[in-house]
Parts: sequence; structure tokens; C-alpha cells
Amino acid sequence: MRIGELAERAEVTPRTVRYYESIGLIPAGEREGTGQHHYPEQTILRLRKIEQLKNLGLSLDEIRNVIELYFSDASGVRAKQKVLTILRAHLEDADKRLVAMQQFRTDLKSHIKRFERWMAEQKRR
Amino acid sequence: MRIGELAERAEVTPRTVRYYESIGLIPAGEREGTGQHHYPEQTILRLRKIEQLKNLGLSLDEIRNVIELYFSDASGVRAKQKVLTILRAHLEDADKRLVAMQQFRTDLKSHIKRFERWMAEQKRR
DNA sequence: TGCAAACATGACGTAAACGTCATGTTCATG
DNA sequence: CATGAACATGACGTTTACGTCATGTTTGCA
Repeated sequence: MRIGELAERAEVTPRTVRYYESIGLIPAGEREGTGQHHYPEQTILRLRKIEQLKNLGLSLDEIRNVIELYFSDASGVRAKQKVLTILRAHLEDADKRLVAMQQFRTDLKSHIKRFERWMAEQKRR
Repeated sequence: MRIGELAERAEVTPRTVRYYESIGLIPAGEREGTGQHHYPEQTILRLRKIEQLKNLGLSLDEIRNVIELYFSDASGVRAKQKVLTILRAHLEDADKRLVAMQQFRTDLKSHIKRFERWMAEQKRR
């Protein structure tokens, strides 16, 4: 698969693919002598996972620190232990974000209710 | 209150205050002839609310579109109705973010468990 | 009144995440 | 084999959210 198809199927631009490649977010496609890059199917999944993590508010830099966990079969206890540490940290982070989110949601709802009551008041007159 | 105190009490830099003022995120402090700006207490709350919204992933541009809702006593049904519409949209948005967050959390946990089981396996040998 | 600390304003700098040319090569189709 | 579409690479541009300097004015205190 060349860069055009990859980009389209992953819903990003070729520029984005090249950029990610340049910063080591995705493995460089094979250059079979001709100069053109060729990518395996898995790269699509990888690009989509990156998108997902971006939507969670992670920077590309942060993503680079965890993306491997999703695609590498880390062998060796050492590696797995490192992975575990990182995952746990991210879980903690996610939990904090969740709490903030939920607080925001609650605030929003109370604001909405306040307004709705006010509107109802007016109507009754 | 001058800019130094305001910045300190809101835990931002004076630069940030001036920047927000320049893009209309906070009302410009009164310039009583001398050239210096003076801000009311409320501006502190406003800066803190901005921080909160930023932490939820809103851009300053998006924040500008909603910050008034927290501090203006929108009078008139029209205004309140507009406010309501915006608030509801943001609630929907927050809900989506929440779902994505929770999914991410779930994924993380299953990843962690997988690793933990693997580690336990190794130990038993 | 002297003077350091605080303030105002303008300009330039910065990091992230690409977009947008420009130029040259490779692919694939009539 | 001609030629338009796709690709490669490099360089410069862009937006966001400020940081950092430089220069000049104001405050507040000894």
C-alpha cells in the first residue's frame, strides 16, 4: 500500500503520514529501491489509534510514549513492567480528566436548569 | 486592583492578563487617566473560570463564545434562549468527550490486566 | 526628592502540528 | 512512449497561547 491509499483509508493527509513518520510515530514504510514507500495494513490501525489518543487530549509527544504498547508484543519481563508503569500513570491521568469533565457537566446542567426555571417564570406572567 | 495583584491572585502571569484583554476574553481594566489599568474582584473569578475551561480542552476562541454566560446577567428572553442553546450544545459535547474518556479508561484497564496476568504466569514458573 | 519596583506598549521569539508551494522523480494508462 | 496523476523532499507559511526583551512611564517608600 502506498502513501495515498494509506492516508485515505486512515482519514488523514499524506502530509500527516510523512510528518508522523518523520517524528517516529509510525514506522517508516519500506522503500523498495524505487524511492516510494510501502506500508502494511497495520499502519492504518496505528494511525487510527493515534487519532483516538489525540482526541483524548494527548500530544503527539505523549502518544509516542505509549503507542508502542498497542502494537508491540513486548517480550521480556523488564519491558512489560515498564509498559505497566506507563499504563498505570495514564489511567490515573484519565481518571483525573474524567472527574474534571464530570464536574463541568454538572455545572453545565445546573446552569441550564437555572435558565430553564427563569424562562418558565416569565411564561407564567 | 492593578495587574500584578490580579495576575498573582488568579495564578496567571501579567502577560496572560494583557493577552486575554487584547483578545476580549476579559474586560479591559479601567485606565484612570494615569495609564494604569484597574480591575474589579470579579476578574479573578473570570480568569479562574477560563483556566477551568481550558483544562477541559476548550480553545480560547471557544471560551470566548461561552465565558459571558457565566458572568453576564443576560436580560431578555432572547439572550437567555441563545445562552441555553449554547449551553446545551456544550453539554452534548461534554457527554461525547466523557464517553470517549471512559472507553479509553476501559481499554487501559484491560491492557493492564492482560499484562498483569502475563506477569503472574511467568512468576509461577 | 530620589530611586527601585511595578506598569504600559510594541516587537520579536517559540513550540506544536501540520498546510502549502516548488521542484524533481515514478507510475500507470491510452 | 507520451503524459497526467501520484509520490519524494525541502523549505517556508500558519495558528495558538503565550514568553521574553527593550524602552519608556508611574508608584510608592525611605
